[in-house]
Amino acid sequence: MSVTGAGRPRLATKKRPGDTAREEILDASAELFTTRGYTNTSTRMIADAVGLRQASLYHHFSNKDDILDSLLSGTVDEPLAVGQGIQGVEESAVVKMYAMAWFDADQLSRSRWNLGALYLLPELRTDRFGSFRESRFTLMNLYATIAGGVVLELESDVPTGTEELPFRLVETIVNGRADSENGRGSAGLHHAPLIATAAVRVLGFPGDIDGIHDRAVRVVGDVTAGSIFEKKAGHGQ
Amino acid sequence: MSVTGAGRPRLATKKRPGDTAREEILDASAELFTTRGYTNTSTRMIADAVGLRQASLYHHFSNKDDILDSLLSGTVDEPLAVGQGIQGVEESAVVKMYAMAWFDADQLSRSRWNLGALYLLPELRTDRFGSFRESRFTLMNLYATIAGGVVLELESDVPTGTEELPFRLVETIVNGRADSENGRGSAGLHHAPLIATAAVRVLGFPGDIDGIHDRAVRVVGDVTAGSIFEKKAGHGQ
DNA sequence: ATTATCTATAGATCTATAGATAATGC
DNA sequence: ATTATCTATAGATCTATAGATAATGC
Repeated sequence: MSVTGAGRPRLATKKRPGDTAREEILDASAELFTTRGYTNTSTRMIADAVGLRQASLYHHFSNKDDILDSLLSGTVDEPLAVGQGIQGVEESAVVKMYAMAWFDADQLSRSRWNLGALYLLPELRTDRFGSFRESRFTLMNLYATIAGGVVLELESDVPTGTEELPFRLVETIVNGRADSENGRGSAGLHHAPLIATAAVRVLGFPGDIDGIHDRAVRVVGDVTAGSIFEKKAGHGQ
Repeated sequence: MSVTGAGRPRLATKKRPGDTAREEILDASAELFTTRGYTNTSTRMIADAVGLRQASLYHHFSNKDDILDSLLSGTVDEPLAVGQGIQGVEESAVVKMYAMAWFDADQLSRSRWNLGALYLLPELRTDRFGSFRESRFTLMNLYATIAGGVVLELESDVPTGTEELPFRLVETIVNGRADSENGRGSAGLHHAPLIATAAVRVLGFPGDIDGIHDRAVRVVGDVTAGSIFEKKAGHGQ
Protein backbone atom coordinates (compact mmCIF):
# COMPACT_ATOMS: atom_id res chain seq x y z
CA MET A 1 0.00 0.00 0.00
CA SER A 2 2.59 2.53 0.99
CA VAL A 3 4.86 4.28 -1.43
CA THR A 4 7.98 2.48 -0.32
CA GLY A 5 7.45 -1.19 0.45
CA ALA A 6 6.63 -4.23 -1.60
CA GLY A 7 6.56 -4.07 -5.36
CA ARG A 8 8.86 -3.11 -8.14
CA PRO A 9 10.30 0.37 -7.62
CA ARG A 10 9.10 3.32 -9.68
CA LEU A 11 11.29 4.79 -12.34
CA ALA A 12 10.52 8.33 -11.24
CA THR A 13 10.83 9.85 -7.81
CA LYS A 14 7.80 10.96 -5.80
CA LYS A 15 6.07 14.01 -7.28
CA ARG A 16 2.85 14.23 -5.28
CA PRO A 17 1.70 14.52 -1.66
CA GLY A 18 0.02 11.47 -0.17
CA ASP A 19 0.89 8.50 2.01
CA THR A 20 -0.23 5.94 -0.53
CA ALA A 21 -0.09 5.64 -4.30
CA ARG A 22 -3.87 5.97 -4.24
CA GLU A 23 -3.66 9.39 -2.59
CA GLU A 24 -0.96 10.54 -4.98
CA ILE A 25 -3.14 9.55 -7.91
CA LEU A 26 -6.16 11.35 -6.43
CA ASP A 27 -4.18 14.52 -5.90
CA ALA A 28 -2.80 14.56 -9.43
CA SER A 29 -6.21 13.75 -10.88
CA ALA A 30 -7.89 16.50 -8.87
CA GLU A 31 -5.47 19.04 -10.25
CA LEU A 32 -5.77 17.85 -13.82
CA PHE A 33 -9.55 17.38 -13.79
CA THR A 34 -10.10 20.88 -12.41
CA THR A 35 -7.55 22.63 -14.60
CA ARG A 36 -7.89 20.73 -17.88
CA GLY A 37 -11.29 19.06 -17.63
CA TYR A 38 -12.25 15.48 -16.94
CA THR A 39 -12.56 14.03 -20.44
CA ASN A 40 -9.68 16.12 -21.59
CA THR A 41 -7.36 14.55 -19.04
CA SER A 42 -5.90 11.25 -20.19
CA THR A 43 -4.79 8.47 -17.92
CA ARG A 44 -1.34 9.02 -19.35
CA MET A 45 -1.29 12.61 -18.09
CA ILE A 46 -2.34 11.49 -14.63
CA ALA A 47 0.37 8.85 -14.60
CA ASP A 48 2.98 11.37 -15.75
CA ALA A 49 1.93 13.79 -13.02
CA VAL A 50 2.35 11.09 -10.40
CA GLY A 51 5.53 9.62 -11.80
CA LEU A 52 4.07 6.26 -12.82
CA ARG A 53 3.48 4.42 -16.06
CA GLN A 54 0.01 4.77 -17.49
CA ALA A 55 -0.82 1.10 -17.04
CA SER A 56 0.14 1.16 -13.37
CA LEU A 57 -2.86 3.32 -12.51
CA TYR A 58 -5.04 0.30 -13.11
CA HIS A 59 -3.55 -1.45 -10.13
CA HIS A 60 -5.20 1.17 -7.91
CA PHE A 61 -8.36 2.12 -9.77
CA SER A 62 -10.27 -0.05 -12.16
CA ASN A 63 -10.90 2.87 -14.52
CA LYS A 64 -11.04 6.64 -14.86
CA ASP A 65 -14.62 6.91 -13.56
CA ASP A 66 -13.48 5.28 -10.35
CA ILE A 67 -10.99 8.05 -9.74
CA LEU A 68 -13.60 10.74 -10.33
CA ASP A 69 -16.14 9.01 -8.11
CA SER A 70 -13.64 8.77 -5.31
CA LEU A 71 -12.81 12.48 -5.57
CA LEU A 72 -16.44 13.58 -5.66
CA SER A 73 -17.55 11.39 -2.79
CA GLY A 74 -14.75 12.90 -0.76
CA THR A 75 -16.32 16.33 -1.17
CA VAL A 76 -19.82 15.45 0.13
CA ASP A 77 -19.25 12.85 2.82
CA GLU A 78 -17.95 15.27 5.38
CA PRO A 79 -20.45 18.12 4.80
CA LEU A 80 -23.22 15.56 5.00
CA ALA A 81 -22.06 14.09 8.30
CA VAL A 82 -21.43 17.51 9.81
CA GLY A 83 -24.76 18.79 8.52
CA GLN A 84 -26.62 15.90 10.12
CA GLY A 85 -24.74 16.58 13.33
CA ILE A 86 -25.74 20.24 13.24
CA GLN A 87 -29.35 19.34 12.59
CA GLY A 88 -29.44 17.30 15.79
CA VAL A 89 -28.14 20.10 18.02
CA GLU A 90 -30.45 22.13 20.30
CA GLU A 91 -30.28 25.56 18.73
CA SER A 92 -32.45 27.93 16.76
CA ALA A 93 -32.84 27.19 13.05
CA VAL A 94 -31.08 30.46 12.09
CA VAL A 95 -27.96 29.43 13.93
CA LYS A 96 -28.02 25.95 12.36
CA MET A 97 -28.46 27.43 8.91
CA TYR A 98 -25.60 29.83 9.41
CA ALA A 99 -23.41 27.06 10.83
CA MET A 100 -23.95 24.73 7.89
CA ALA A 101 -23.43 27.39 5.27
CA TRP A 102 -20.36 28.65 7.05
CA PHE A 103 -18.75 25.23 7.44
CA ASP A 104 -19.41 24.14 3.85
CA ALA A 105 -18.49 27.46 2.27
CA ASP A 106 -15.27 27.44 4.24
CA GLN A 107 -14.44 23.94 3.10
CA LEU A 108 -15.19 24.78 -0.53
CA SER A 109 -12.98 27.88 -0.28
CA ARG A 110 -10.01 26.18 1.30
CA SER A 111 -9.88 22.78 -0.35
CA ARG A 112 -6.71 22.18 -2.30
CA TRP A 113 -8.52 21.84 -5.63
CA ASN A 114 -11.81 23.35 -6.74
CA LEU A 115 -13.53 19.99 -7.15
CA GLY A 116 -16.98 21.54 -6.91
CA ALA A 117 -16.44 22.71 -10.48
CA LEU A 118 -16.98 19.09 -11.51
CA TYR A 119 -20.54 18.91 -10.15
CA LEU A 120 -22.01 20.09 -13.42
CA LEU A 121 -20.31 17.43 -15.52
CA PRO A 122 -22.89 15.69 -17.67
CA GLU A 123 -20.87 12.51 -17.18
CA LEU A 124 -22.25 12.38 -13.62
CA ARG A 125 -25.72 11.56 -14.93
CA THR A 126 -24.83 7.94 -15.51
CA ASP A 127 -25.65 5.19 -13.00
CA ARG A 128 -21.98 4.97 -12.22
CA PHE A 129 -22.31 8.13 -10.12
CA GLY A 130 -25.72 7.40 -8.62
CA SER A 131 -24.35 7.05 -5.15
CA PHE A 132 -22.59 10.42 -5.28
CA ARG A 133 -25.71 12.11 -6.65
CA GLU A 134 -27.75 10.54 -3.85
CA SER A 135 -25.44 11.95 -1.17
CA ARG A 136 -25.47 15.38 -2.72
CA PHE A 137 -29.26 15.44 -2.95
CA THR A 138 -29.47 14.37 0.68
CA LEU A 139 -27.29 17.32 1.60
CA MET A 140 -29.43 19.59 -0.55
CA ASN A 141 -32.58 18.38 1.21
CA LEU A 142 -30.99 18.93 4.60
CA TYR A 143 -30.35 22.55 3.65
CA ALA A 144 -33.93 22.96 2.45
CA THR A 145 -35.33 21.46 5.65
CA ILE A 146 -33.34 23.75 7.89
CA ALA A 147 -34.11 26.74 5.68
CA GLY A 148 -37.80 25.89 6.00
CA GLY A 149 -37.32 25.86 9.77
CA VAL A 150 -35.84 29.36 9.62
CA VAL A 151 -38.80 30.69 7.66
CA LEU A 152 -41.24 29.19 10.18
CA GLU A 153 -39.26 30.40 13.16
CA LEU A 154 -39.04 33.97 11.86
CA GLU A 155 -42.48 33.92 10.23
CA SER A 156 -40.77 35.42 7.20
CA ASP A 157 -42.78 36.44 4.21
CA VAL A 158 -40.57 35.00 1.45
CA PRO A 159 -41.52 33.56 -1.96
CA THR A 160 -41.99 29.78 -2.22
CA GLY A 161 -38.76 28.16 -3.26
CA THR A 162 -36.55 30.51 -1.28
CA GLU A 163 -35.52 27.55 0.89
CA GLU A 164 -33.42 26.36 -2.04
CA LEU A 165 -31.23 29.42 -2.02
CA PRO A 166 -28.91 28.81 0.93
CA PHE A 167 -27.56 25.66 -0.69
CA ARG A 168 -27.13 27.48 -3.98
CA LEU A 169 -25.39 30.39 -2.30
CA VAL A 170 -22.84 28.02 -0.81
CA GLU A 171 -22.23 26.50 -4.21
CA THR A 172 -21.41 29.92 -5.66
CA ILE A 173 -18.04 29.64 -3.91
CA VAL A 174 -17.14 27.22 -6.68
CA ASN A 175 -17.92 29.77 -9.38
CA GLY A 176 -16.00 32.45 -7.55
CA ARG A 177 -12.92 30.28 -7.34
CA ALA A 178 -13.18 29.23 -10.96
CA ASP A 179 -13.43 32.85 -12.09
CA SER A 180 -10.56 33.95 -9.92
CA GLU A 181 -8.42 31.17 -11.36
CA ASN A 182 -9.43 32.58 -14.74
CA GLY A 183 -7.83 35.89 -14.00
CA ARG A 184 -10.46 37.76 -12.06
CA GLY A 185 -9.55 39.21 -8.70
CA SER A 186 -12.35 38.34 -6.32
CA ALA A 187 -10.88 35.16 -4.81
CA GLY A 188 -10.57 36.23 -1.22
CA LEU A 189 -13.77 38.24 -1.28
CA HIS A 190 -15.91 35.17 -1.13
CA HIS A 191 -15.21 34.24 2.43
CA ALA A 192 -17.48 31.90 4.25
CA PRO A 193 -19.11 34.37 6.68
CA LEU A 194 -20.27 36.48 3.75
CA ILE A 195 -22.09 33.49 2.27
CA ALA A 196 -23.49 32.35 5.60
CA THR A 197 -24.78 35.87 6.25
CA ALA A 198 -26.43 36.01 2.84
CA ALA A 199 -28.02 32.60 3.47
CA VAL A 200 -29.90 33.83 6.53
CA ARG A 201 -30.67 37.24 5.01
CA VAL A 202 -32.50 35.77 2.02
CA LEU A 203 -34.58 33.76 4.50
CA GLY A 204 -35.65 36.99 6.12
CA PHE A 205 -33.40 37.27 9.17
CA PRO A 206 -33.14 41.00 9.85
CA GLY A 207 -31.14 41.06 13.10
CA ASP A 208 -27.54 41.38 14.12
CA ILE A 209 -25.19 38.74 12.66
CA ASP A 210 -22.38 38.80 15.23
CA GLY A 211 -24.35 36.90 17.87
CA ILE A 212 -25.49 34.30 15.32
CA HIS A 213 -21.94 33.88 14.08
CA ASP A 214 -20.56 33.21 17.56
CA ARG A 215 -23.23 30.65 18.36
CA ALA A 216 -22.69 28.95 14.99
CA VAL A 217 -18.97 28.67 15.58
CA ARG A 218 -19.72 26.94 18.88
CA VAL A 219 -22.17 24.55 17.23
CA VAL A 220 -19.67 23.56 14.55
CA GLY A 221 -16.99 23.13 17.18
CA ASP A 222 -19.22 20.83 19.23
CA VAL A 223 -20.27 18.74 16.24
CA THR A 224 -16.79 18.22 14.87
CA ALA A 225 -15.02 17.82 18.23
CA GLY A 226 -13.65 14.38 18.96
CA SER A 227 -14.92 13.07 15.66
CA ILE A 228 -12.95 12.10 12.60
CA PHE A 229 -13.36 15.64 11.34
CA GLU A 230 -10.87 17.02 13.79
CA LYS A 231 -8.01 15.15 12.16
CA LYS A 232 -9.27 15.74 8.70
CA ALA A 233 -9.49 19.52 9.10
CA GLY A 234 -8.02 21.09 6.00
CA HIS A 235 -7.32 17.81 4.26
CA GLY A 236 -8.61 19.35 1.11
CA GLN A 237 -9.96 16.34 -0.76
CA MET B 1 -26.56 29.68 -46.98
CA SER B 2 -30.05 28.30 -46.67
CA VAL B 3 -30.84 24.66 -46.18
CA THR B 4 -32.25 24.18 -49.64
CA GLY B 5 -30.34 26.02 -52.33
CA ALA B 6 -26.95 25.65 -53.90
CA GLY B 7 -24.76 22.71 -53.10
CA ARG B 8 -24.96 18.97 -53.24
CA PRO B 9 -28.06 17.70 -51.41
CA ARG B 10 -27.81 16.02 -48.04
CA LEU B 11 -28.33 12.31 -47.73
CA ALA B 12 -30.53 12.72 -44.64
CA THR B 13 -33.62 14.89 -44.22
CA LYS B 14 -33.66 17.87 -41.90
CA LYS B 15 -33.49 16.92 -38.23
CA ARG B 16 -32.94 20.25 -36.49
CA PRO B 17 -34.58 23.66 -36.18
CA GLY B 18 -32.82 26.57 -37.85
CA ASP B 19 -32.92 28.54 -41.07
CA THR B 20 -29.32 27.82 -42.00
CA ALA B 21 -26.99 24.86 -41.68
CA ARG B 22 -25.05 26.94 -39.20
CA GLU B 23 -28.06 27.26 -36.90
CA GLU B 24 -28.84 23.56 -37.18
CA ILE B 25 -25.29 22.73 -36.17
CA LEU B 26 -25.44 25.14 -33.23
CA ASP B 27 -28.69 23.64 -31.98
CA ALA B 28 -27.41 20.07 -32.18
CA SER B 29 -24.13 21.06 -30.56
CA ALA B 30 -25.88 22.88 -27.72
CA GLU B 31 -27.89 19.79 -26.91
CA LEU B 32 -24.92 17.45 -27.09
CA PHE B 33 -22.50 19.71 -25.22
CA THR B 34 -24.97 20.22 -22.37
CA THR B 35 -26.12 16.61 -22.12
CA ARG B 36 -22.91 14.71 -22.87
CA GLY B 37 -20.17 17.24 -22.22
CA TYR B 38 -18.01 19.22 -24.59
CA THR B 39 -14.94 17.02 -24.97
CA ASN B 40 -17.11 13.95 -24.83
CA THR B 41 -19.08 15.07 -27.87
CA SER B 42 -17.38 14.18 -31.14
CA THR B 43 -17.81 16.07 -34.37
CA ARG B 44 -19.26 12.85 -35.74
CA MET B 45 -22.06 12.92 -33.14
CA ILE B 46 -22.87 16.52 -33.99
CA ALA B 47 -22.96 15.68 -37.69
CA ASP B 48 -25.20 12.68 -37.03
CA ALA B 49 -27.58 14.80 -34.96
CA VAL B 50 -27.85 17.32 -37.79
CA GLY B 51 -28.04 14.79 -40.61
CA LEU B 52 -24.71 15.64 -42.22
CA ARG B 53 -21.42 13.87 -42.77
CA GLN B 54 -18.75 14.63 -40.19
CA ALA B 55 -16.46 16.39 -42.67
CA SER B 56 -19.25 18.70 -43.81
CA LEU B 57 -19.22 20.53 -40.49
CA TYR B 58 -15.92 22.06 -41.47
CA HIS B 59 -17.56 23.99 -44.24
CA HIS B 60 -19.42 26.03 -41.58
CA PHE B 61 -17.01 26.10 -38.63
CA SER B 62 -13.27 25.82 -38.81
CA ASN B 63 -13.15 23.58 -35.72
CA LYS B 64 -14.97 22.42 -32.63
CA ASP B 65 -13.84 25.38 -30.51
CA ASP B 66 -15.47 27.69 -33.01
CA ILE B 67 -18.83 26.08 -32.41
CA LEU B 68 -18.48 26.39 -28.64
CA ASP B 69 -17.38 30.00 -28.87
CA SER B 70 -20.34 30.88 -31.01
CA LEU B 71 -22.75 29.27 -28.53
CA LEU B 72 -21.21 30.94 -25.51
CA SER B 73 -21.04 34.38 -27.06
CA GLY B 74 -24.72 34.03 -27.85
CA THR B 75 -25.48 33.73 -24.15
CA VAL B 76 -23.74 36.92 -22.99
CA ASP B 77 -24.19 39.38 -25.82
CA GLU B 78 -27.82 40.07 -25.10
CA PRO B 79 -27.63 40.28 -21.28
CA LEU B 80 -24.71 42.64 -21.68
CA ALA B 81 -26.51 44.97 -24.08
CA VAL B 82 -29.69 44.94 -22.01
CA GLY B 83 -27.72 45.46 -18.81
CA GLN B 84 -25.98 48.50 -20.27
CA GLY B 85 -29.34 49.81 -21.36
CA ILE B 86 -30.76 49.35 -17.88
CA GLN B 87 -27.77 51.10 -16.33
CA GLY B 88 -28.49 54.19 -18.42
CA VAL B 89 -32.12 54.51 -17.36
CA GLU B 90 -33.28 57.07 -14.77
CA GLU B 91 -34.37 54.87 -11.90
CA SER B 92 -33.27 53.91 -8.41
CA ALA B 93 -30.44 51.40 -8.16
CA VAL B 94 -32.71 48.84 -6.46
CA VAL B 95 -35.02 48.79 -9.43
CA LYS B 96 -32.12 48.50 -11.87
CA MET B 97 -30.63 45.65 -9.87
CA TYR B 98 -33.94 43.83 -9.76
CA ALA B 99 -34.49 44.42 -13.47
CA MET B 100 -31.14 43.01 -14.50
CA ALA B 101 -31.37 39.96 -12.28
CA TRP B 102 -34.92 39.32 -13.40
CA PHE B 103 -34.16 39.60 -17.11
CA ASP B 104 -31.05 37.42 -16.98
CA ALA B 105 -32.49 34.81 -14.65
CA ASP B 106 -35.50 34.56 -16.90
CA GLN B 107 -33.35 34.09 -19.96
CA LEU B 108 -31.24 31.43 -18.24
CA SER B 109 -34.40 29.60 -17.17
CA ARG B 110 -36.09 29.62 -20.53
CA SER B 111 -33.30 29.11 -23.00
CA ARG B 112 -33.66 25.97 -25.02
CA TRP B 113 -30.43 24.42 -23.67
CA ASN B 114 -28.72 25.02 -20.36
CA LEU B 115 -25.60 26.51 -21.91
CA GLY B 116 -24.62 28.23 -18.68
CA ALA B 117 -23.47 24.82 -17.50
CA LEU B 118 -20.51 25.23 -19.85
CA TYR B 119 -19.17 28.35 -18.10
CA LEU B 120 -17.04 26.28 -15.75
CA LEU B 121 -15.29 24.35 -18.51
CA PRO B 122 -11.53 24.55 -18.00
CA GLU B 123 -11.22 24.62 -21.78
CA LEU B 124 -12.46 28.23 -21.66
CA ARG B 125 -9.22 29.34 -20.03
CA THR B 126 -7.36 29.31 -23.31
CA ASP B 127 -6.81 32.44 -25.40
CA ARG B 128 -9.29 31.05 -27.89
CA PHE B 129 -12.12 32.11 -25.58
CA GLY B 130 -10.62 35.35 -24.36
CA SER B 131 -13.27 37.43 -26.03
CA PHE B 132 -16.09 35.49 -24.41
CA ARG B 133 -14.44 35.72 -20.97
CA GLU B 134 -14.03 39.46 -21.48
CA SER B 135 -17.74 39.94 -22.18
CA ARG B 136 -18.72 37.85 -19.22
CA PHE B 137 -16.42 39.78 -16.88
CA THR B 138 -17.86 43.04 -18.20
CA LEU B 139 -21.32 41.79 -17.33
CA MET B 140 -20.09 40.72 -13.90
CA ASN B 141 -18.63 44.19 -13.29
CA LEU B 142 -21.86 45.82 -14.36
CA TYR B 143 -23.70 43.80 -11.73
CA ALA B 144 -21.14 44.73 -9.09
CA THR B 145 -21.40 48.42 -9.99
CA ILE B 146 -25.15 48.51 -9.73
CA ALA B 147 -25.07 46.43 -6.54
CA GLY B 148 -22.65 48.96 -5.08
CA GLY B 149 -25.15 51.66 -6.01
CA VAL B 150 -27.87 49.85 -4.12
CA VAL B 151 -25.74 49.60 -0.98
CA LEU B 152 -25.00 53.35 -1.13
CA GLU B 153 -28.57 54.29 -1.84
CA LEU B 154 -29.95 52.23 1.05
CA GLU B 155 -26.95 52.89 3.32
CA SER B 156 -26.99 49.16 3.99
CA ASP B 157 -24.61 47.66 6.48
CA VAL B 158 -23.47 44.61 4.50
CA PRO B 159 -20.08 42.82 4.50
CA THR B 160 -17.54 43.85 1.85
CA GLY B 161 -17.88 41.64 -1.17
CA THR B 162 -21.65 41.36 -0.95
CA GLU B 163 -21.86 43.25 -4.25
CA GLU B 164 -20.67 40.07 -5.94
CA LEU B 165 -23.69 38.07 -4.84
CA PRO B 166 -26.44 39.26 -7.19
CA PHE B 167 -24.48 38.03 -10.19
CA ARG B 168 -23.80 34.72 -8.47
CA LEU B 169 -27.44 34.33 -7.49
CA VAL B 170 -28.47 34.69 -11.12
CA GLU B 171 -25.95 32.04 -12.11
CA THR B 172 -27.49 29.57 -9.67
CA ILE B 173 -30.31 29.13 -12.16
CA VAL B 174 -27.84 27.07 -14.16
CA ASN B 175 -27.22 24.72 -11.23
CA GLY B 176 -30.92 24.39 -10.55
CA ARG B 177 -31.61 23.40 -14.14
CA ALA B 178 -28.72 20.95 -14.19
CA ASP B 179 -29.94 19.27 -11.02
CA SER B 180 -33.51 19.11 -12.20
CA GLU B 181 -32.32 17.48 -15.41
CA ASN B 182 -30.54 15.03 -13.14
CA GLY B 183 -33.77 13.84 -11.60
CA ARG B 184 -34.44 16.38 -8.91
CA GLY B 185 -37.80 18.12 -8.90
CA SER B 186 -37.13 21.79 -8.28
CA ALA B 187 -37.02 23.01 -11.90
CA GLY B 188 -39.95 25.43 -11.85
CA LEU B 189 -39.21 26.64 -8.36
CA HIS B 190 -36.32 28.71 -9.51
CA HIS B 191 -38.27 31.38 -11.28
CA ALA B 192 -36.75 34.68 -12.08
CA PRO B 193 -38.63 36.88 -9.57
CA LEU B 194 -37.40 34.69 -6.73
CA ILE B 195 -33.80 35.29 -7.77
CA ALA B 196 -34.32 38.99 -8.39
CA THR B 197 -35.93 39.34 -4.97
CA ALA B 198 -33.04 37.53 -3.30
CA ALA B 199 -30.58 39.78 -5.16
CA VAL B 200 -31.99 42.94 -3.59
CA ARG B 201 -32.55 41.30 -0.20
CA VAL B 202 -28.89 40.36 0.24
CA LEU B 203 -28.04 43.98 -0.53
CA GLY B 204 -30.21 45.03 2.38
CA PHE B 205 -33.45 46.12 0.74
CA PRO B 206 -36.10 45.56 3.41
CA GLY B 207 -39.22 46.97 1.75
CA ASP B 208 -42.09 45.67 -0.29
CA ILE B 209 -41.12 43.88 -3.51
CA ASP B 210 -44.28 44.32 -5.56
CA GLY B 211 -43.63 47.96 -6.33
CA ILE B 212 -40.02 47.27 -7.28
CA HIS B 213 -41.10 44.42 -9.51
CA ASP B 214 -43.59 46.55 -11.43
CA ARG B 215 -41.09 49.33 -11.98
CA ALA B 216 -38.44 46.81 -13.09
CA VAL B 217 -40.79 45.26 -15.63
CA ARG B 218 -41.35 48.72 -17.08
CA VAL B 219 -37.60 49.39 -17.25
CA VAL B 220 -36.92 46.13 -19.06
CA GLY B 221 -39.78 46.82 -21.43
CA ASP B 222 -38.42 50.27 -22.25
CA VAL B 223 -34.87 49.04 -22.78
CA THR B 224 -35.80 46.16 -25.02
CA ALA B 225 -38.59 47.90 -26.96
CA GLY B 226 -37.89 48.55 -30.60
CA SER B 227 -34.45 47.03 -30.35
CA ILE B 228 -33.22 43.78 -31.77
CA PHE B 229 -34.20 42.10 -28.53
CA GLU B 230 -37.87 42.27 -29.30
CA LYS B 231 -37.53 39.88 -32.20
CA LYS B 232 -35.07 37.69 -30.42
CA ALA B 233 -37.25 37.19 -27.33
CA GLY B 234 -37.11 33.53 -26.42
CA HIS B 235 -34.70 32.66 -29.19
CA GLY B 236 -32.96 30.38 -26.74
CA GLN B 237 -29.40 30.49 -27.95
C1' DA C 1 4.00 -15.62 -2.19
C1' DT C 2 2.49 -11.22 -2.66
C1' DT C 3 2.68 -6.77 -4.21
C1' DA C 4 3.48 -2.80 -7.18
C1' DT C 5 5.45 -1.67 -10.70
C1' DC C 6 7.12 -2.18 -15.62
C1' DT C 7 6.90 -2.98 -21.16
C1' DA C 8 4.20 -3.79 -25.11
C1' DT C 9 0.18 -3.55 -27.67
C1' DA C 10 -4.73 -4.37 -29.59
C1' DG C 11 -8.70 -2.07 -30.84
C1' DA C 12 -11.26 1.83 -30.90
C1' DT C 13 -11.68 6.05 -31.40
C1' DC C 14 -11.35 11.19 -33.03
C1' DT C 15 -10.05 15.62 -35.78
C1' DA C 16 -9.04 17.72 -39.81
C1' DT C 17 -7.63 17.66 -44.72
C1' DA C 18 -7.80 16.34 -49.80
C1' DG C 19 -10.35 15.86 -53.48
C1' DA C 20 -14.81 14.34 -55.95
C1' DT C 21 -19.75 15.28 -56.85
C1' DA C 22 -24.31 17.32 -57.42
C1' DA C 23 -27.01 20.95 -56.86
C1' DT C 24 -28.08 26.27 -57.94
C1' DG C 25 -27.09 30.86 -60.10
C1' DC C 26 -25.59 33.76 -63.69
C1' DA D 1 -18.74 29.47 -61.27
C1' DT D 2 -20.04 28.85 -56.83
C1' DT D 3 -21.72 26.42 -53.15
C1' DA D 4 -22.63 22.66 -49.96
C1' DT D 5 -22.30 18.49 -49.62
C1' DC D 6 -20.06 13.81 -50.19
C1' DT D 7 -16.21 9.79 -49.74
C1' DA D 8 -11.83 8.40 -48.13
C1' DT D 9 -8.15 8.60 -45.13
C1' DA D 10 -3.73 10.07 -42.51
C1' DG D 11 -2.00 10.71 -38.16
C1' DA D 12 -2.66 11.13 -33.55
C1' DT D 13 -4.52 9.88 -29.91
C1' DC D 14 -6.61 7.09 -25.81
C1' DT D 15 -8.21 3.07 -22.60
C1' DA D 16 -7.58 -1.18 -20.86
C1' DT D 17 -5.45 -5.83 -20.92
C1' DA D 18 -1.60 -9.39 -21.00
C1' DG D 19 2.32 -10.74 -19.23
C1' DA D 20 7.19 -9.80 -17.33
C1' DT D 21 10.01 -8.00 -13.49
C1' DA D 22 11.85 -6.43 -9.08
C1' DA D 23 11.00 -5.39 -4.72
C1' DT D 24 9.24 -6.97 0.28
C1' DG D 25 7.33 -10.34 3.67
C1' DC D 26 6.91 -14.73 5.64
